[in-house]
Amino acid sequence: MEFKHQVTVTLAEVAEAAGVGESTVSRVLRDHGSFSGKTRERVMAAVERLGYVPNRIAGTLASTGSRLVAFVIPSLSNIVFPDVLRGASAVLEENRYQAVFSVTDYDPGKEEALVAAMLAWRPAAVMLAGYEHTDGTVKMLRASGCRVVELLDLDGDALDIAVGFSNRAAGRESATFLLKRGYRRIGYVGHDLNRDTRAGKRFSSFCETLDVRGPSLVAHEILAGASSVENGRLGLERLLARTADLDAVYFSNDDMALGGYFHCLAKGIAIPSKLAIFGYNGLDIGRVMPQSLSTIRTPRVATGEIAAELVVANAPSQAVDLGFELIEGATA
Amino acid sequence: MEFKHQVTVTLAEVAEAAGVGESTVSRVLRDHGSFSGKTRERVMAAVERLGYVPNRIAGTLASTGSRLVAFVIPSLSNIVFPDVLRGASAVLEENRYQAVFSVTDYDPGKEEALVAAMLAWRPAAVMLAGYEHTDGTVKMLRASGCRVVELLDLDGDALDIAVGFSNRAAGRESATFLLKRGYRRIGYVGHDLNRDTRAGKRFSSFCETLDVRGPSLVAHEILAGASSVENGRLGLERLLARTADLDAVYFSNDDMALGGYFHCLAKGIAIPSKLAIFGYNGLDIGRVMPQSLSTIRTPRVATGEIAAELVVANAPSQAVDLGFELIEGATA
DNA sequence: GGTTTTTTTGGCAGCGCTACCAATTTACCG
DNA sequence: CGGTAAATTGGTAGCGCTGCCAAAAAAACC
Repeated sequence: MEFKHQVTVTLAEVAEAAGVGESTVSRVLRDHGSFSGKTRERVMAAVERLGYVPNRIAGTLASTGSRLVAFVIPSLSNIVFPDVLRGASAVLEENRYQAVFSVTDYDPGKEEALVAAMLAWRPAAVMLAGYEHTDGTVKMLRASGCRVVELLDLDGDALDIAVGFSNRAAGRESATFLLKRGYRRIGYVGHDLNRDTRAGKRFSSFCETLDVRGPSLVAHEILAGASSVENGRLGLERLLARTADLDAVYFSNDDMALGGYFHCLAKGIAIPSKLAIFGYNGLDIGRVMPQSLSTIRTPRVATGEIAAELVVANAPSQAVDLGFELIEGATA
Repeated sequence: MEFKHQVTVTLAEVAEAAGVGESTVSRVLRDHGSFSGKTRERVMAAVERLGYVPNRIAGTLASTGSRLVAFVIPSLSNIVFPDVLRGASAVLEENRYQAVFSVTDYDPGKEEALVAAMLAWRPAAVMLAGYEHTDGTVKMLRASGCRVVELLDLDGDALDIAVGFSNRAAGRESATFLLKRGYRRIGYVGHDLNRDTRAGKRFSSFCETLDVRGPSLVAHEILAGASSVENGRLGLERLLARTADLDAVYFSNDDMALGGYFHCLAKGIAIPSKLAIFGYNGLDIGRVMPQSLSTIRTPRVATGEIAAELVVANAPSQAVDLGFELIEGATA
């Protein structure tokens, strides 16, 4: 069955049906400019009767600037990004903006291609994760003239607006906390750091802090692929097989940490007396575990909200630090 | 700092710079129609030199039909929807389509408003969750002439294309499985069913199956709000406080089930000998828990992929049943 | 070399809407 | 009630691109 083609009602037809001019219909529908109550009623009646749906493609072309906001995000598997989208889309919907997105898979080359595709829609803003972009991406964004928001990272130079928090500070505070609690033989389990540069920043800053304050990192296990509960469990298993006498492990995020926690449960490793666990993200699940997870809670939804608000308000270039909160749970 | 306005390079400028006509540039860029290799090079050089980015708004208006696909989904917190988006966006990106989305919060009225807003972009297709829409939504979609895909449900009549699996069948098989394993005093813990109608269908079909096959549902606990690990733990606690002698609990999904599992761990309730737990969704985490979760694995990513493929191929109206898989884990 | 055929090209009319401006109607004032 | 200010309206030129058609150039043929 071939699908029948769209029968479009146009603004001109509404104008005709209402017995007014096109521009009058346009003004009424956008509630912009002046018109009498009587006219308004006639137009709305015609719109209703004909089932008219304005064509925003045409509208955007005729006016200047769209109400589209483009998100070019690394992943939808990592809960971080759905959370950011959630915060942003709530604000955008309230302000009658539309969110468009595509997923780079942490590949800067793909990011460049997708940014190009996005710019073809002449969005009001492009939202990206972090600061690591190809030269081509940066050049296009600069030339586009649209707003650019870099999310979830503050350790670098922003192109325009940045909203997030410092991953370096998060790594540092995690290390400081573990040292303060008396842990000395500390290991790390993480996922692919070349791709997730924010996790990389946390890790390097974590290590630097240990180096400066005393006992360097004893061992680390880095798994290819995305962060997941499964990789966390596997990673901890491998790490402990190599280095048995660790007293604490820092995970690249809560998913990984949860996997580590499960490994300990399964193997009867007492937490935190035998081994302490520390995560990153502050997922709700961490609060509900039999022992609450020690971690850093990041403002993911708020990052999306604030980013969207700045774009909607056409705010000046700025970097907004939303900070994070260290949760002293029961696992470290 | 006011932001400087966009300086747009247009196709006409590229044509001028390349010393060819506008339509020639258009043909080269779309790789459509015929042109010589020499011309192609000159055009591409001019594009490169001027940093031209085609304007898809204008392109779409001039041609017929856009390469936009609109997703109107209930939530981004429920992992189901990011998974569907993930599957779909991979396929769409390959085919140079763009995904636009908005979030209804499980509110049919909001869905109607968002569908209207989406249709204003004249998308190639609109993707929705399930079959429960307002009359207004249905009317608009019918009149729009664009493809409509209803996802993750097959228990109802599709407007055009449907991709997913039967939630009733899932509820039925879950009940059958628990009965076969010998459980007789079965309870249920779920989240808001009026909003999540697919969970509602699973629940009612689960209950019907129990009624027919023998021991009716002994007790249930339904929590307002979204499904979450936290609500799962709370729900099981409340359920057991009221009804102590249950031997199995069916949860509205894996998040809730995981919460229940944590409750048992914390309270020392032996699983599955003292209490069995059964979930829904088949999240990866279920495989990694100390005892693997008994659940039903749903093809969430595949649902998105297939839906996108059908739209890209402009396939005829149809309902595609992707089925699901019952996982016999260690918790039931 | 002269034709016919095929391939490449450019011109230009829209796509449906908004922004601007001028024309018209209505309100208001002394 | 004339006349000016204010509120409403309609006409129309694009926005940047694609699709159609005819013109021009290149290739093929006798």
